[in-house]
Amino acid sequence: MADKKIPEGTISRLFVYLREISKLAELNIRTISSAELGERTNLSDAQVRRDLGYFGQFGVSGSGYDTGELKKALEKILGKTRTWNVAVVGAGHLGAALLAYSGFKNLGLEIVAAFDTDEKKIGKELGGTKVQSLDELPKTVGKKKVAIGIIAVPAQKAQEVADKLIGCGVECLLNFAPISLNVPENVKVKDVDLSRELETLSYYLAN
Amino acid sequence: MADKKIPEGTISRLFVYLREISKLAELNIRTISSAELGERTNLSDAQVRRDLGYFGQFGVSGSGYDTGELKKALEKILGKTRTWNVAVVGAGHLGAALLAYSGFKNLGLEIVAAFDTDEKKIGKELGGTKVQSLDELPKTVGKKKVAIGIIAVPAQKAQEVADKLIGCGVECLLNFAPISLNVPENVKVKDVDLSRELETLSYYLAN
DNA sequence: TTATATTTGTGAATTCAGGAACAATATCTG
DNA sequence: CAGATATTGTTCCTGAATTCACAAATATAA
Repeated sequence: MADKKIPEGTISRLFVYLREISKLAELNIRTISSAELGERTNLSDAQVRRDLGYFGQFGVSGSGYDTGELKKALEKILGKTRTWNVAVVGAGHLGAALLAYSGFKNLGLEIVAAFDTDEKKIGKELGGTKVQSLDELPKTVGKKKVAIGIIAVPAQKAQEVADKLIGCGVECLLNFAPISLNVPENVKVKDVDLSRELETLSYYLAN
Repeated sequence: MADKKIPEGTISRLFVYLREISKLAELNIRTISSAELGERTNLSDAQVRRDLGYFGQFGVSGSGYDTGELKKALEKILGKTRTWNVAVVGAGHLGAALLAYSGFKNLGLEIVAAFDTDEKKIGKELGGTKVQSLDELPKTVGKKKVAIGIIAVPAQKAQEVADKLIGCGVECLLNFAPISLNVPENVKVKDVDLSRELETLSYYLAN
């Protein structure tokens, strides 16, 4: 309730709860206990209650959580009541895969722009979005009200791209480049380092 | 030394150290202190020493770490002394992007097989690997000695694919499906839930 | 209504990761 | 060689995240 600091993991898990709850609501299951929600998401009942507890009291002793109500509450908390515009920078294999991915709508996101520096890619349409020159980024990002930038460029270009996006007022970045970006305090970066995830597996094989 | 539990973050950082150390060794820089290695990797000196400390004593008081020796030691710890075979299951946009990615070799990984259920994809060659029917998975995984399975199929198929891979003796999985897989103790799963990463950003936008 | 069974929300205990600090050890300097 | 300097490995400490555990609240059964 009161603004205690909320763990990052909690936020992430709330989306998992929301997904599960949505399924249940569709099946017309009206209530669920923290224990069962935990079971279905591979988390402990205590974890479920603690996570929800950061945001208020949603349950009823003795019977659990009303799926409809909890769904609405989570959607509000998580910013799912509206759509956010996304720009993808870098139209290589990964960028192209993202542009082709049709699931963004369901996440409350819409890809409204794509950029690359490769002449061969500029002008092409990928997954319904026309790839523009990186030079056009400032104009387009402003015009299209981009809220989230996805960085899918090589490591050595990533910081430059980040600076550019931030310069245009973008405050949320998903970074696929394997470097740690330098950004001001108000900017939120999520790193996804696929190489490192893969490498890490070889450790477990070796041990 | 003794088998205390090693944080996941430590493993991940060891790869960062290894990369840096490799650069240094190439430049014929023979020794480095934890302080400088930390500086170069944006980590604290204490963190560097702590991380290495889980695996033994590699340094020399007064002078630091021998780059050649540390490189060898890390390669051994991290399973980088050999190549591991990888199978990609699911040849959709993401699977295709992975198959096209040329950086696996540098990670000590080699894609040796790809599977899908879509007739239109089976038989096609993507990034130099021929897509096979999922039915052929058991035979191929055994024959090609697959050590790592990458799951890039829709959520509702992911558990089934995981079971299949595990049934063939695969003990390391990289899971891109947005569900939590149920696996036996001996199997290591790394989850990369891109939807969740993106969704999480929308939380920060909303709050 | 009364007794029993559920289930929440949360304070207390526990576990865990990371950082500070320092004794022990090695190197360097003159 | 002796004193000054550098640097490790590790113990202790701090703060954060998770789990435990239980009083309070509600539901169910008789």
